[in-house]
Amino acid sequence: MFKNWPYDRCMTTAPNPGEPRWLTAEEQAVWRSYLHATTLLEDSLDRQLQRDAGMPHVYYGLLVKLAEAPRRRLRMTELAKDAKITRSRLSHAIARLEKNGWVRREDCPNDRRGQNACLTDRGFEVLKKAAPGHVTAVRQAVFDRLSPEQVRQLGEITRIMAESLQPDGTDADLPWLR
Amino acid sequence: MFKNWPYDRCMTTAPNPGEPRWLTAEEQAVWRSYLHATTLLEDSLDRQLQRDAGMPHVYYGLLVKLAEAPRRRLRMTELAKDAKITRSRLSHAIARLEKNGWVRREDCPNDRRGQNACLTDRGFEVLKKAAPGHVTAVRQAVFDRLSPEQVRQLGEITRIMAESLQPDGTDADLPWLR
DNA sequence: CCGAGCTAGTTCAATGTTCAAGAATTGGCC
DNA sequence: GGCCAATTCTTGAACATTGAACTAGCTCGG
Repeated sequence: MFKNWPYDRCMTTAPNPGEPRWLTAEEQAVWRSYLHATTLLEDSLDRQLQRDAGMPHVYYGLLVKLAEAPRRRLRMTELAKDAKITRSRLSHAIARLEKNGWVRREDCPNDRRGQNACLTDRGFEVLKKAAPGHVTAVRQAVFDRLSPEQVRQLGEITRIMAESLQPDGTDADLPWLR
Repeated sequence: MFKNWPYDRCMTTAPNPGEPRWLTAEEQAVWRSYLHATTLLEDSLDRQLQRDAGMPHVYYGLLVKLAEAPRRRLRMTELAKDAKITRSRLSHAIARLEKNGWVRREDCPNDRRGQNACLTDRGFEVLKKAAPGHVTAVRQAVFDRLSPEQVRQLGEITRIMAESLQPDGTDADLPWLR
């Protein structure tokens, strides 16, 4: 019989050949809680940044990466890898940010295929203006609610999860390189 | 001085008036790890489900909610609340799922404004076929890698995060009701 | 029973994302 | 050098999401 389909079923029987191991009741509850939290948080940050900075969270993340890079510029592929997005998505995103005047493309000196995305002064200003609100939002939703021990746990758990999805640091044939 | 702009800066000085409390080095590392993990996981599940079931993760989630509901149907607003998405997004999603023949709309008997989304038999079959692969993917990325203690911790942490973003169970003027 | 305000759901236009295809360049290998 | 495969980035079309405006129906106080 199904209990709480489709995550757990047939809990009392040994897994048939071809049947996956369904989630236990606790795993299921945790998974839903995880989905719940990540969805709400991402939506909330997107809305906050759209309102205060005129861009979605991912785009903000791109500006952050650029701001931290030496000379505030990065090769497209490098940036895509850092941000864990496809190069296609990055192309579109940079096009938009360029139209806003927050990023500038320039040719890569040594590789004529390459492009550098450079954060402009205006882009930096926008980022500087948006950062306090963003950090506050992150704090309020996460770090101010968790104990130091829980913060440590969250770091360890997400480290493990990320590792399983992107084995060590290898860039080898990962989807975002397509 | 900036250390690792823009998440932490001025760590050694007391917060100026108007300055937010920046993230500590550890909080920052945890936050990046969190973003990293959640991005990779969501992308991975989206790709897995797109490949195996022809729909993104969110749409799959909608089918799951419907499958679990009494008589496999839910009011649109109810479904939107459950799935934590806006009604607009849901309208589009159901339109697409309806075109696929996986969901059917029907008028609500007692409220003529209302619509029920009903999972069709075909939709149920698609779900049944996709579920094993999905559960396996979730297991491989999360539950098979974490200790029972970590699973418990993750549940508690995400519960707290979700709570802060959607205070108790109230449906009061939340963004997805717009 | 009537009107103001609320609720349910949809639609439109603008924006963002994906996937597959394509153009330009590079690098290894003979 | 010259060829083939791989790398870099872009493009365009299809699809998904957002936010605001809109229609229709409900509700409740007077």
